[in-house]
Amino acid sequence: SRLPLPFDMTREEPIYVNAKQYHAILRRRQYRARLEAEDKLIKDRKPYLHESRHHHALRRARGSGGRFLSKNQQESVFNDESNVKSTAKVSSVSDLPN
Amino acid sequence: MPYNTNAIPRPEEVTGTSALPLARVKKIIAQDEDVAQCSNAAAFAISIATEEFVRYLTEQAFNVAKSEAKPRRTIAYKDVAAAVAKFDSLQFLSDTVPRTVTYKQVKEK
Amino acid sequence: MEAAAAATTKVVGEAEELPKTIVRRVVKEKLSRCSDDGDVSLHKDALLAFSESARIFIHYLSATANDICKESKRQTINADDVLKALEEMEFPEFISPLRKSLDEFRKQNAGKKERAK
DNA sequence: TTCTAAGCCAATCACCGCTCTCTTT
DNA sequence: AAAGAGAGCGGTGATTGGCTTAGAA
Repeated sequence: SRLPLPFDMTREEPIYVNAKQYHAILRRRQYRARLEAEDKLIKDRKPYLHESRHHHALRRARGSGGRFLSKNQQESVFNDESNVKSTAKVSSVSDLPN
Repeated sequence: MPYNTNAIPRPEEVTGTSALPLARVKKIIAQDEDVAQCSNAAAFAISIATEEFVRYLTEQAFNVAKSEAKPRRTIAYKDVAAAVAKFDSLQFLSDTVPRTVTYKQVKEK
Repeated sequence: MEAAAAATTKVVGEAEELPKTIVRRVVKEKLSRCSDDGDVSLHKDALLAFSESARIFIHYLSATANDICKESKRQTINADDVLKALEEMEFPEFISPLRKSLDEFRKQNAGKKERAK
């Protein structure tokens, strides 16, 4: 009943977007949402979006609780652990290709 | 503090946190392959809006049960279905909460 | 007979639903505010309907917000996209309270970031 | 009660928003 | 001339997983 919705730009005439067109778009979106609900649009989801960020996360230093560690915290742990074990935990050079 | 204003029926508090688990909501959003990314604020907004929506749907279902010939104090499936059928803005749920449910559908859950 | 089959992990994805306890809490809280005396009870099937409806609403809202986002040629859904989506979906009454929650959300987040300096 | 999964942490890097150049009208 | 497309760039917050335990079942 309102709203300009620039969608079908193939029209060169004055774009009076009417309620019909407006609701058609809404119906389209509802249809898509419904399909997702029925798990028909949901393909196999990747566990992560970007390979580089996944790799970054695996390489990052973590505390004993599994949380990410900041740079300064890493150094503290290094100093603390240095006489207990030489290359025990929080190393950044340890694994992974690519 | 003379009176207990902290009675169990909590009024409307604006806590800046969601009752729904944010991680789960984000997972559901991410189910849509067309969604590339979603800001934390947007995910939170969707979470709060959903919370609000459940309250709205609850109120409409309650009104159905109340305005019955013999008002019921138990909200049933048919009350939700009736509420969905009543409002245009709830049409997107017409397949999810249909008024008529087959015996088979009820049985297999 | 274990390593070779690792090529394709076809876990079909279990229909991701919301915790029933949480949905029940939100519904019953609202019901006790609607009713002037005693508590209103909730049938099991009704709870299921509320839970599923909430899940569909998340899909509907995020799909609409995503369309609005894509129309602006962006990749990341932001809070404004969600607010505009609610307007288009004809739930304008959610917008104002949502703005308040968002303000509080951002306030708390700003506080967290400074504390982590 | 058992035991699942939400939230926590912060470094990288894809994205946003802006300016500037170059093309089209 | 204005309007639009698009490349370039600095600044930035979304992405990300292991462990704990809140709290769902």
